[in-house]
Amino acid sequence: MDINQLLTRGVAEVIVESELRQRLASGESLRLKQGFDPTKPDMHIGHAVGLRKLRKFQEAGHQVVLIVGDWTAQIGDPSGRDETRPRLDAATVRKNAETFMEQFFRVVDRERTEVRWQSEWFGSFTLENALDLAGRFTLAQMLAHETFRRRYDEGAKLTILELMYPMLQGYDSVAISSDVEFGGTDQKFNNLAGRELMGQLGMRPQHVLLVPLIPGTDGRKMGKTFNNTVDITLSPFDMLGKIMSMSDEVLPLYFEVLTDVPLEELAEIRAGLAGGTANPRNLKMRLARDIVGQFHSPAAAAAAEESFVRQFVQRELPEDIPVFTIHEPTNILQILTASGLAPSNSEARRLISGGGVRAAGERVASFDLILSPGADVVIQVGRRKFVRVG
RNA sequence: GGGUCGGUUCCGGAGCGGUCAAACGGGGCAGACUGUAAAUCUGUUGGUUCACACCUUCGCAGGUUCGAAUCCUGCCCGGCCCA
Repeated sequence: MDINQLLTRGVAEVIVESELRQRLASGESLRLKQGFDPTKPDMHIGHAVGLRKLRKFQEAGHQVVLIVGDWTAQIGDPSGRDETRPRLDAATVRKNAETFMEQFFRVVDRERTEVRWQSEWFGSFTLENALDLAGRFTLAQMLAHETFRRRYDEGAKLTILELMYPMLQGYDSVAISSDVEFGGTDQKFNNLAGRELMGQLGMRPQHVLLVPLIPGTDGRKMGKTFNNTVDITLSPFDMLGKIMSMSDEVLPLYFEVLTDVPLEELAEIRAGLAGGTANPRNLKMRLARDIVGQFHSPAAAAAAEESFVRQFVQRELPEDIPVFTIHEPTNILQILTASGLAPSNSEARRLISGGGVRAAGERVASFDLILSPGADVVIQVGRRKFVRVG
């Protein structure tokens, strides 16, 4: 792959670009640092943007060094956070790390990855080491971090521990002799701390490659609170559906950073959408197929599309409806809660009152509906939750 | 250590002795419209209940009161000012 595309497509910023460009051109094999904190192990396609970039670099002959932040996880990355995170215990950290890596290697080549745990170096860190590290950064430097600055100015809680976070992450770069650190744009400060530290210790400062944080499927900031992520562990069908339900406005960007569609074609897509000559729905399906194909397989993507069309376009019942067996005549409310279609009887009532429940295709109007064993009736909640009662 | 302000339901944020399961906004869920898009509109958003009602919830623990998210005491946590 050409260096230009490596450094520009789906890339927000490179520090220092001219230097990194030169090193890449030299044919040297670089050590690419990617760290993660085993706090929230669930990855979504926003993370995939960076992982895909790592993959491309691997294909160009470079080595990924994945750092498991088992120490920084206990602090919690303050970047973009308004409050201190709770600290985690070791067992949770380990479990999260495993979950994370399983997902990480769905995109990144395991063969060209070296996995390192922070405890390798921080496990034997002494107070003397810690003090030395702390002495290399000033408060003013820390307050240059927007997150710290804002919290400080607003009078929110901000512990010294949190100030340690960028220092520890920076030290990781020293420990593994990083050449390029990868991260989202929100990681800039932390990554620069690595540069700073390496420079102070007489090492060649690492370069930094920042990938953009993409908006969620609804165009707002991607995050769990908005329920607008597409988790990479989703089944082909759910993943396809999630992508199909996204806002048109994010389509071009998603194509750019999550697919290998050639740049010329990308330009056509943009033009088509802007000019109204392209059907967004069809493009979205193409995008969905592409992405599902990456995380699962093209065959799985095709099958998912088929199911999708059947269920949502032709409005037929899905093929695989879970069966809920009852042994005696049972009230609809009990069925809804016991089968998991509703979290409580109260919620089940609300759903029925709001017209959100169907039995055998008919809207359920009463709380008193009783179904008998062997009735073989499909109960539907909303558009996508089904259960076959028998 | 002293002074002072504050800790409310998923989030933000009202409430300041009963009419509070708690305004309003956001988010979620469901419905209409659709391309499972956006925008818009409607309903709903602790639990048990047909319902009256009851139970749990407003940092924690006690107390005052017929009655407390609201008052008092102690404690925990945070901000600010002083040291």
